[in-house]
Amino acid sequence: MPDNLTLDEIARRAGVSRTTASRVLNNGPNVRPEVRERVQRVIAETGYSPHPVARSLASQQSRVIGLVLPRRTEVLFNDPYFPRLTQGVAQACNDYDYTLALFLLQTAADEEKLYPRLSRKGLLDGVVVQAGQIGDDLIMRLLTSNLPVVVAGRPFHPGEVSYVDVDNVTGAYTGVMHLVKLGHQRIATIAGEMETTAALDRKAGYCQALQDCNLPIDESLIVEGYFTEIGGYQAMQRLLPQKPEAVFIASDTMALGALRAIHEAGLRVPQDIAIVSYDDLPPAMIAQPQLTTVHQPIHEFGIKAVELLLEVIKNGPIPPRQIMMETSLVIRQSCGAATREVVNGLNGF
Amino acid sequence: MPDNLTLDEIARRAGVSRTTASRVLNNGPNVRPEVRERVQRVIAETGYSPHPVARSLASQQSRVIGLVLPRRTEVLFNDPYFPRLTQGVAQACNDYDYTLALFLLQTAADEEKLYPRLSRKGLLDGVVVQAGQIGDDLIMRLLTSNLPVVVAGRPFHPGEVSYVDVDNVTGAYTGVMHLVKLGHQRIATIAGEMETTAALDRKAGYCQALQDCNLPIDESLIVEGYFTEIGGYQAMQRLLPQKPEAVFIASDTMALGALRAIHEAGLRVPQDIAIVSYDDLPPAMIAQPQLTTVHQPIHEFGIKAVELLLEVIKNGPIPPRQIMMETSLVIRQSCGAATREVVNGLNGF
DNA sequence: ATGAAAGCGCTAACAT
DNA sequence: ATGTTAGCGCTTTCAT
Repeated sequence: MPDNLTLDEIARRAGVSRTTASRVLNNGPNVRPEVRERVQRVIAETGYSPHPVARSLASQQSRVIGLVLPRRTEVLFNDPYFPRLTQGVAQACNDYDYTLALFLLQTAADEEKLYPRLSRKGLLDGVVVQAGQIGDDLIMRLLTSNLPVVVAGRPFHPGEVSYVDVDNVTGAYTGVMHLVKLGHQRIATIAGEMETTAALDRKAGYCQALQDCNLPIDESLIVEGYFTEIGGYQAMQRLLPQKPEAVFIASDTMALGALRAIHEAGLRVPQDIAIVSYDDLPPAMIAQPQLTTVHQPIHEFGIKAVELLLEVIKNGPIPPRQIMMETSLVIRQSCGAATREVVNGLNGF
Repeated sequence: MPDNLTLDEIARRAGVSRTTASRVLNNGPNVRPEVRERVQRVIAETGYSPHPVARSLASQQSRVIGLVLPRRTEVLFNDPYFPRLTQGVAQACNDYDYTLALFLLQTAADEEKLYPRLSRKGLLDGVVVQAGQIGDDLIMRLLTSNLPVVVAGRPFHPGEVSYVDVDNVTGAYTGVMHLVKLGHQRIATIAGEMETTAALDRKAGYCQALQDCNLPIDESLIVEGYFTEIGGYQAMQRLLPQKPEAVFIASDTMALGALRAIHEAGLRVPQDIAIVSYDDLPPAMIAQPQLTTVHQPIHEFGIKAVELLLEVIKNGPIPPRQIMMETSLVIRQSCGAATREVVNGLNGF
């Protein structure tokens, strides 16, 4: 498929005008079947494929969308969450014939440098932005740039923006309720970074569950930490002196660290401390014992984000839409429940 | 920065021709300093930024490069290797003012669908392709498309292609020699998938080390497996009956699984079995005990791949260049060496 | 040093 | 149903 082939050349070889060739190329109407077929044959024979940039310039749309992962994720790229999200987004891009441009904003300098490229209409038809930390104004800036934007996760300033989120409150609520039902009273939580809405919402779900069960909310049982293995390890070390019976941990990766701290202290899971975590990513299966965890549909989440973005691109940003995705509890060993549910979907890793 | 601003408009406001405005924009020569400054002021005041697509069409280069991760990586996205590589590539793209397009070829169908977009000159100035499996002809196809290509990892059919690789043979050799020096004789290996050059090379390094030490190569001590936790787990289960004193494992993630199998068998690391693995990614620090492992400079590897690609874009594919990157042994607990080296660089995770 | 003019390869409004 | 004609917004000869 030689690159020097142009639509003009195709038209010439098929004995039609470039317009007609273009119509055939784009499955447009008003072409006699026999002519259409003739042009299609030439296209097939030559292996012609239209120049995407020329097409973009003329049609004013690039069929490229961006995925923006704010700099907080430099740390978090060690969390399988982001690869999984990226996979979902990439798959949706394939399915809808878009190309995915990836922007990792690892430093403030990166952000400044990349911002014009992000906001400038032309290269990108729209962007999916991972919800950032509380201080981040990236999303707000992007919104004023009149480029179609969808946020993955609940943004801090919801304003007039469309976003997809997982119902973190209910997810956490369900996880904690599970621990209550197993008879635990002194339930602690290792929350994530309070600069993220995900951590805030999961903490809220934890508190709500305790309240609904008439259990006291004990601030000394609530520990924050980074969403990393080390973060979970350190948080659990701080928590151990409080002698919790059970802990709800805001991510699988943190749970890995927490387990390490518990084992080092000579305690066992679930006999001495029961654990429920969040994500249901590969670490949940690798952990010893395997983790009872709140499953998030991260892959589908990425797909939905793209689908919502395509809608915004098509129909404009008004009215903003919010899509909420559901979680489900996956019961394994770390909670100590007798039930041992068979779990599918994590075989390949 | 309104998008409807064009270079014509900038030129008009600055009282010059579009050509001159373009010269200023691109830091071209032959502009009077005072004129240059005037145009620059208008650009700054208006927040003008050139339309990237129009620019691409006229200049015949998009300043977009692709990163292609073949479908094998669907499984491997659970290995921190790929996020790390992606990060390196993304950073280099930022540094050199390129935009990164990510192509995840998760199925054969994806590959077919995306291939035209990959090979067609126009959208992409070039691609970095992760070396695939032995059957993959993707790289060969891409090479015939006359799009600049660089392979990350040694490809199976080296042919006339430029690639960056880590010296896997020497890396593995060093790791195994370390075990020999610690006094071990009966050293096994958990190799990766023999469909990849990385696994082949590491196995070769293992064999070479044994030979150089006059140790026998015992086929029953060589076990293959997928580059995953489960793969390592299963491989170690098969290996345990052979009673190895030490094991060289081809990736940290596999080592995690191997540790699990060893612990389940009631054995201890390093007392009963010493381990050296490969990668030096976060799992090496999370593991209990922490892993002695062969460090690969994956991030730099991604950067080098981009730099090499930019060279190919600039100077053409001839002559093909091969860049080899060095590894280093990081000594921690799993090998049982008394030495306990302080390790930096993995703090953030 | 500056500008006029010719593309880059395509889409799309407007004839016919 | 088909073709003619303008663009899309920029870079780049080629004059001047």
